[in-house]
Amino acid sequence: MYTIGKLSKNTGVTKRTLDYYDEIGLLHPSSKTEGGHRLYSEDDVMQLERILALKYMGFSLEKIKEILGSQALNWQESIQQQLEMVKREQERLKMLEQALLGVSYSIEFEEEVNWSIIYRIIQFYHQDPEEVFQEYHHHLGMEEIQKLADINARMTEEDVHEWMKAIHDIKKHIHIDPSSKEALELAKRWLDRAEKMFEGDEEFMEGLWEPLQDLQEGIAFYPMDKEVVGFLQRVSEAHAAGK
Amino acid sequence: MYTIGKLSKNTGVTKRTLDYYDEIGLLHPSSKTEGGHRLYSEDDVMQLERILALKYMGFSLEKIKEILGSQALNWQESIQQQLEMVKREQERLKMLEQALLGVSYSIEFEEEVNWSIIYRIIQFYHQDPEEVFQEYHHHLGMEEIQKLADINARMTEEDVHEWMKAIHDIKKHIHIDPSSKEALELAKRWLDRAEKMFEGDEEFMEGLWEPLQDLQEGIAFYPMDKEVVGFLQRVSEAHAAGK
DNA sequence: TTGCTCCTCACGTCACGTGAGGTGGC
DNA sequence: TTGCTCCTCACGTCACGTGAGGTGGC
Repeated sequence: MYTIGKLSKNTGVTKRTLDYYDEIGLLHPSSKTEGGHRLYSEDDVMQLERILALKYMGFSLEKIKEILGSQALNWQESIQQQLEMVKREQERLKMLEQALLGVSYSIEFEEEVNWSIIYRIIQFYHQDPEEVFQEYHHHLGMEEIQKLADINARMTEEDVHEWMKAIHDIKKHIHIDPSSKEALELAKRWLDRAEKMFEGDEEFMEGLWEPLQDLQEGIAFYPMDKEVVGFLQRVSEAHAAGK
Repeated sequence: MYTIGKLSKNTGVTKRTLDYYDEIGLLHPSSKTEGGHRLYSEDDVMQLERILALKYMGFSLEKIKEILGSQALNWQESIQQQLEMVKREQERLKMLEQALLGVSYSIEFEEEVNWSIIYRIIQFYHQDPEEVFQEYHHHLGMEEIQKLADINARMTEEDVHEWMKAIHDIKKHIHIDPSSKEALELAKRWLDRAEKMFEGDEEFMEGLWEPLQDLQEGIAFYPMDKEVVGFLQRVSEAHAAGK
């Protein structure tokens, strides 16, 4: 038999928490002293451990009461629901991380907070994760979209950084002569990035180039918009013609 | 100028929320009618958008007030902190997901909830993510531990499932004759799994075999414990001797 | 004048934290 | 008897949701 203080020390749960669990009927101590002090049995300790386990798994106290109350009833279902939730939350966090990285780099490059970027990133990511790539659906099949999503998910922090730097630099020099050496340099840096990202899968890259030109509003991290696409196009043409 | 109702409709934020933001001083409307009705200007709308952006990024209203109040002061720092949080939360969720999968499969194989598995999984994962692999530190270098962590992170749902099934089946037949055909079958299934997981990197696998034998309490998902290791050992010896 | 919108209380939510003031137990 | 532990209120937290009862604005 444990008093509330001993149980608290053993398990690391605060006394107020045990008090609260008693109050809401989640864990009543199996006996009390004459003076009204709570006494917890070994079984109570086990029950507490189960509660803590379920809590760690993200269930609410209400749900825990339900699960532990109904003997092994709908365990699988509860777990599957919980798994779904965890997965959705992971996707959300992944997007949030990239949004935050985007903001961080925009501050780094421009030395001030670029709100319009933030809005666009958030608008972009506020949709369902799956919808995000559906914009390409006119041009790409399911498999390609999946591939694109996979590549996107595998981008590291450095990758995003490099991308944004390349695009930012293009925007900064958007009006320079497309046939100049500097313009070629900028376009090459962009192309290097793209090739690294797609691991040299040229066919896939070319398949993406066309939908990119149709895009009205820019995509993903840093505003890869019509301006940038237009610049790359001009450089490519100037270079091809000048040869 | 927008009334609270119009602003609410335009932005999707409830009236009560705008009321609350006014109350806590996060967003005061820039003017009011004589009767006391709130009137929001275009600037107010922009401020609201900023607030929503930061909220989406996971900042508390208190923090948002601070960030928007102090002109561009510690933006980078706030974002970096938030990024750290997001990353830690992602790691936690990844572990939680694997714990839930473990529980799900344990129910599937044994048709009842195996609490001892749950405790062990949770204990195991309740440590710092980095600590989790430190147990191997007596036998492995930093690089190998990193590699192990990477492999672990890349395991799909099916992989975990197959692993657990293989180990579960061994446990079910733990006492059969190690020299029997059935025992060899079971051990082979385990080995197949391991080879797939390590992509045939035999050297690395052998390096792991030794620390595995020293383990007191079993690792990761499903209890890969001394019993199972012992079984595999006996089968391997019986097979080598019987040749 | 009639609806609709807006106002300000004010209580409820969730899982406790943090006391206060009083008593049990060795 | 003296400390320490335990008890039960009871308010606070965070970001609103959900009314209630009353008034402004076209």
